[in-house]
Amino acid sequence: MTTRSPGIPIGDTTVADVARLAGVSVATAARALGNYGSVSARSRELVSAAASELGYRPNMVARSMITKTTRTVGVIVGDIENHFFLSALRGITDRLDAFGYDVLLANSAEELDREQRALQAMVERRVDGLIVTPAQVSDRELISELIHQGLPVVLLDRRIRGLRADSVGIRNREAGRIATDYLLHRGHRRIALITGAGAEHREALHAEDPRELKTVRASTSGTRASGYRQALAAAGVPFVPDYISVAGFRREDACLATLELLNLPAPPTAIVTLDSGLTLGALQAFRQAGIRCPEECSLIGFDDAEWAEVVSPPITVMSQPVVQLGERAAERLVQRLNGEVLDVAAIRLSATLIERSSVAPPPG
Amino acid sequence: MTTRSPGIPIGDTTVADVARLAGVSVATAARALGNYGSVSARSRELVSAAASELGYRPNMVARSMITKTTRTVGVIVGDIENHFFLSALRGITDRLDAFGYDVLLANSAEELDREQRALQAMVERRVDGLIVTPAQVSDRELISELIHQGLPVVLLDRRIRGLRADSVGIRNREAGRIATDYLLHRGHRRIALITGAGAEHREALHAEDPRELKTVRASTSGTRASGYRQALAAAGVPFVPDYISVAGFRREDACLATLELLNLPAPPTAIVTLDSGLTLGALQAFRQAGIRCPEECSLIGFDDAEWAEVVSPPITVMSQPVVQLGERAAERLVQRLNGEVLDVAAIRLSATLIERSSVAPPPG
DNA sequence: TCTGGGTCTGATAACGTTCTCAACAGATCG
DNA sequence: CGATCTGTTGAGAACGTTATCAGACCCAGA
Repeated sequence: MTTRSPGIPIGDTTVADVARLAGVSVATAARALGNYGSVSARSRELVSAAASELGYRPNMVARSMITKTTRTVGVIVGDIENHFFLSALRGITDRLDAFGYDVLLANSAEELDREQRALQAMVERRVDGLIVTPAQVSDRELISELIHQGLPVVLLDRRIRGLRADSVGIRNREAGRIATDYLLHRGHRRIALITGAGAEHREALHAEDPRELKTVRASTSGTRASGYRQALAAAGVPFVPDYISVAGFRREDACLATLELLNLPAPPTAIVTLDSGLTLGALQAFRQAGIRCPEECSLIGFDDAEWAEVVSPPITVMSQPVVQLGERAAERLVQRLNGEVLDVAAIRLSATLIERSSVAPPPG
Repeated sequence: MTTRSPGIPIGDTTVADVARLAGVSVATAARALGNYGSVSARSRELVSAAASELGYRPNMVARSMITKTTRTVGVIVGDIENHFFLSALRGITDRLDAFGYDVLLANSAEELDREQRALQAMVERRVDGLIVTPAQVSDRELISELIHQGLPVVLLDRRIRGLRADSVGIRNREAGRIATDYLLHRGHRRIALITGAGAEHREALHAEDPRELKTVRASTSGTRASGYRQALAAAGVPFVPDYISVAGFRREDACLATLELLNLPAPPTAIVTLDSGLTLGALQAFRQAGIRCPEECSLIGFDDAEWAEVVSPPITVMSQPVVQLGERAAERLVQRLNGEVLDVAAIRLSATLIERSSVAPPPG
């Protein structure tokens, strides 16, 4: 109809401007726009006409100021380039979006000080809640304090020892056990495990006493290793520390680790890799060493990566329901955001074994 | 020393509280905390002592209210599960973090209405700037209006026809040409191209007149296809519409498309796939059809995925500097955020060919 | 002593919303 | 007819920060 009033800067029209044009009070305009309180049909019409005329856009900052809620959730991931977090993020954003929340994203890059900075920033921005994948060495103090202050926090994938917070992840021990059992049932006795844990955990992972595994923090690796040992024990197969390879996180690390394993006097006839990057490393090592998989050495990976069924051989994997993990984390957080009083829970989903062609009976 | 004063709710102490405890005015406390204006050493000490005693945390919402700046950048990605965006996101967050900006993330899932909703949300949250990967069908109107209002916007990977905004991406035409030339030089004449564009672009991509390609919106595919045709033309090889396969985005689509290509009366001796998911599909098709690569059919992919050198054969790819792309986008945005006046620019990085083993001379 | 120019300070006004409260009209009820 | 209720309205406070401005103080130079 008319062009926009030149006096008012587009994109920064306020409720007051709208009210003035509509010929009602600020309070009424706000009620009509914000859809609360009670407003007559006539006022509502007047206001919405004025609003669209002026191109009014509500200012969430001001709204947050008074409602003390930002409808924003902070998400801190450990390693943004890890496909696991990516899929989880997909689940998280989809669910949160559905509930009207936006996501403030930070990448801790597994570094303590970046995690701390991110945490601080989120608090200063007054996020309504937090989904955190704690870094390997995480700041229990700070997170714990936030929870204590009543900030809803959900831990994803990893947990922090001694921290009473909701957590969402898979049944790692079960998963470790299933993978190992699968290999045992096919006759394997010399089964190696390649983990992504840092070197500082080597001792605990190699210890004779499985209880040592509990000391491995952020312990998806430790817990999976514990399942592996349970399976071994149940089958009466002795534990060989040399078969647990603490590789580091990168593919190259796993490649080297695999080559070392293959050079052992009694090399393993099967290998379990604890994440998809490591699986790729093992595959690379097989190629380099000229080892045929599965004929000479079987392989089970974790995470059903997009390439898993396309490589040769197609890889048998423990598939984690990663998107669902993210969704569940988001849902749990929203429940708390809605003020539901809930006990602290550890939500656990099962990983499932997907049979492909990287496992065969041991040679000979 | 002392425990925290019980009267003041932890985590919501304000400048006023700090000022009271420090025995100075709100203004002085704010100056000391916010590090602006001039404050005596003594006041500064008093204030910071009081602040840490009370566990004061600045409230960015209130600060934004008055400074009219949120130090937040909105990032809208087209498909959060695409590895391309993931790596880009890594570059973006790292750079923005270094400049003190946080990232508000939204996933448009290539859907127009989700993109619009995300855009609206970002505006309402008063982000300082925007990095957008426009969806296939994007809302030029809205973005254009925002830019017009002075909101800094940088387009990533894709562009929007007719929109005057900074954009960052690779030299797609050059990349398409290089990949095709590489195959031509090895003697291939029947070279197929598998794109991820939607079916609605089939006509333009198949048209005899290469200028039709311009109509393919959000046109990384179109531009790469145009480079492909340039190379063909320069080598005097006739263009065969059947060799351009408009697959769809998923791996299965590419797999089917590849099988169709292989069933052509004169099947291609080499295939170029325009993203990594499609490459995986082609590989899958080779396996299903029992075609040996590269002996019977060569393959060049786009994007140096983590698995590219591990599959067999290791894939020759056009590698995009994806993290850098994200970094450049972030840097460009920060320049504008700092108020630098700049012409609209199209920042283009080169993709580089990584030779591996998926290309051989054509059979026979 | 007076003046000028710094440094430092505190009261108070923004910022754009939502919330609180009192007031008013009209309808309903006794 | 008065009392009570319901729906609607507007004035003004509130949120927690930064910006503005005027004043207090101190010291050097005239």
